Amino acid sequence: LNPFDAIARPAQEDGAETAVCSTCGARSVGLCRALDAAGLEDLLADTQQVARAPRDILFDEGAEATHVFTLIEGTAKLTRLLPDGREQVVGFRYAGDIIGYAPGRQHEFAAQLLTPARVCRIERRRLDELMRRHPPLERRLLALCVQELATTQEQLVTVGRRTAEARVAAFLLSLAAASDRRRQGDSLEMPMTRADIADFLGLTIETVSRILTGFRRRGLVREPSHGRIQLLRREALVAMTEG
Amino acid sequence: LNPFDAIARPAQEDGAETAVCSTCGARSVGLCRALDAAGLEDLLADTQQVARAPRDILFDEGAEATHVFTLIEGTAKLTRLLPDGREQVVGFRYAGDIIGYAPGRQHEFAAQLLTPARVCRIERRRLDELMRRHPPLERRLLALCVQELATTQEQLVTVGRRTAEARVAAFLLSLAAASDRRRQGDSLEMPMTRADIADFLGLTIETVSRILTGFRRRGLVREPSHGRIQLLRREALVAMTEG
DNA sequence: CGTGTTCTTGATGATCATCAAAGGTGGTGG
DNA sequence: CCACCACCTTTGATGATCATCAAGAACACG
Repeated sequence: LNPFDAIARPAQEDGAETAVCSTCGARSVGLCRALDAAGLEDLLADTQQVARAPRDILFDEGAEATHVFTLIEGTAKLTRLLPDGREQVVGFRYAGDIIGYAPGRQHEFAAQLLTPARVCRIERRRLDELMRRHPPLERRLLALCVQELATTQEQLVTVGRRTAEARVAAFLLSLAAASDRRRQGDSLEMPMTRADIADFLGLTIETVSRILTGFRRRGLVREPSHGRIQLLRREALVAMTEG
Repeated sequence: LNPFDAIARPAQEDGAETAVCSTCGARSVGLCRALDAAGLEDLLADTQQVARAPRDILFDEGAEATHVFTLIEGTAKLTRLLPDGREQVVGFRYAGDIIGYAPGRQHEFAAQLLTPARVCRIERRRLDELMRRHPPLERRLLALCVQELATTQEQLVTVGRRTAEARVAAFLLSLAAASDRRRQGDSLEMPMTRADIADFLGLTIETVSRILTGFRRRGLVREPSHGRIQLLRREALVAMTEG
């Protein structure tokens, strides 16, 4: 047993059977993925599934971190507020991602839905208890956290060292990577507004808009409908992120 | 027992005695902190302490992630390379920090020492085994990871939305916060070069230099010697990060 | 069908990068 | 011990990128 595999494929470890979570369904995601049948039962007892609307706020920055969420369906943005009122989007979350496992008592960022969504909610204290009973769960959370850290560092590179154009290109590619499962036909979901993208990339909405129309004119992308985008020449976008 | 406390003060949990690690000494840091006497013994058996020189590289970006390091003494920088050769510093690490627990088989960033240092090294596969035997260790690593994620997101805000001056101010304050223990007299260690700082903040060395001399002229800081800095008017720096 | 929000496009200007060169500092070896 | 050398830092002049200000167009919603 290679420990790296344990991190990469938590569902396989400790001889756990592949159980199906009644909430997530067959495409078992988020936390459930780490658990065997007994563990799942435990988890489900403490879990509530909730339907939420776009713009709903899961929690505010600074709020008590009482719950942890799994996003079953939909997209959310994580934001931090600046004293002057502007906001920085620190990340987007998609179906299967965990949201709100905070380091302290309070949430370090706010979480807001961008689309209609289904979320699974569990009390933080119960999750911590659960982790004691089911070590694979803890390992799963650690793996997710380490992965997220790498993604955030990547984002730091994008925001810190790249031109506006390269940033937008990198964003589109990350969108494509994250939604490789959720892609329908040849276009992919892009539920965030220009403002969201700008706040994510450290740009203004005008700059984002100009660059996207530039991409359109040059035939790099197409926006078949609101909230959808199609990458027509991925290599060109990749080349742009590389300088 | 409040689960939040378990995260915040891992040394206390599971009734573990406060044991002293023979390597770290009394100011038990990094991983050792999570363990009881038996666990420490286990850990020490797998651990080598090494002395390293400035500019030594702990590992390169993309290298096999075979070892995890605890920085006992000294400072290191974590960097990612861009295709064009420039680098982004994704973080600095100080005494007590863990370095190199990667999500996959390979390191996502490089780690290079800025000062003479002592590091504790453990094989990744042994650490993973150890975590199975000692759940508090895993909990400790998770706590550190979540904390680090929050710090990186904060850095994202700094780089994405602040002016050059505000970025440098924020950097100095973070330096002060991180080294509150290691402060000697009234000045604190700043072992990184202007280039390191610039690469961390998404600026150029010229801009960093200009801003620091500006701070000096205005009496906000003093640089009593190479590699040391003193913050004379912290409130002013705080105000700058907020304006 | 209006109304508010989001998106686009243009004109202008500030911030910060780039290019260039000189002063410091530490380290090395003669 | 001094001199030389590499590297880091500072300072100045110029210019590009992107923010800001402004206004109109497209769109979604009730």
